[in-house]
Amino acid sequence: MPELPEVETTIRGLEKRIIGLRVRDVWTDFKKMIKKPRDFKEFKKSLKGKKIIGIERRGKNILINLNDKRVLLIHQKMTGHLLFGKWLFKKGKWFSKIPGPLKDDPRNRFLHLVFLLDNDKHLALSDLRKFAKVELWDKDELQNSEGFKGLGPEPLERIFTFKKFKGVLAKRRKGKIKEVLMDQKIIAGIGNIYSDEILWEAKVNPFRDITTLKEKELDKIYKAIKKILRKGIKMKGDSFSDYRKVDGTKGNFNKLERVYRKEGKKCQRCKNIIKRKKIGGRSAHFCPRCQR
DNA sequence: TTCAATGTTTAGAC
DNA sequence: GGTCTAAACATTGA
Repeated sequence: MPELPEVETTIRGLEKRIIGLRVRDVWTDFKKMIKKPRDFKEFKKSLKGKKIIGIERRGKNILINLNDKRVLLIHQKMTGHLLFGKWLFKKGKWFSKIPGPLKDDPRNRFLHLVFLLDNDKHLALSDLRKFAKVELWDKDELQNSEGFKGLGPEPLERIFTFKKFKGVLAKRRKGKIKEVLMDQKIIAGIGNIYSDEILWEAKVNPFRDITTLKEKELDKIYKAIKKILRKGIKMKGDSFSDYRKVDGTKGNFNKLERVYRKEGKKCQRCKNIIKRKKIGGRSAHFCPRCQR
């Protein structure tokens, strides 16, 4: 699931490959994915001939800057991921002829949006469940949009200090710490996998209400946020499910996971059995002994 | 065969 | 207005 480290890995991969290129054409078999403008023809017309001048990340959003002050926003949601390569179009479907992950990994075969670039290569969105969303904004309009202004701070930026962390937590009077960490309005970019790993690292139980957390525990959580997210980026994301890097290969964070998907296994710290419990419709994985 | 589970965001209900 | 649930969708595995 593309969370902050996965999205960061994607933009870093794309930076090297698509900056300076122009969009020659756009294809989709799922117009519903394009939310702004609603009309696909208009979307395509606005993009044709535009040059890609930069790529950024804000929370879990990918922002592709164009030379006309517009920005293409892509949110990969659960199973979406951007790929860069070359495909052939036959009988309504895209095929890769080159042996490798783009051809062989089934997770890379759900192409629903393809940009043809002017070096004859493609930027493609593969998305099994078709939840991803794509929007084309004027840059200024996006910066001032409700959705964007409401996003919490970037946890890896220098301005995200311990003081700032406590400040944003105060925006929610109560709530389970795991839910609060995943709230994009509080902090941008943390999802199910990394919230589980952060709380294991900090030795805090995911069900704890934020009002009960001591200063020392908050400090541990704060430090774990930075540490775990940085480690996620270093490992180039988690690919146990659908996420892939832009060349279609897998990230390696899976190998460092301590609790996520580890139900029934032994805690690497205290040897107790890892539990899984629902928090608001999603599973929290944790060690009931050393996470208090 | 059927059906729950998967996990991010948001629309809609209360 | 906060807070909760279910839906968007397709596949996998019990």
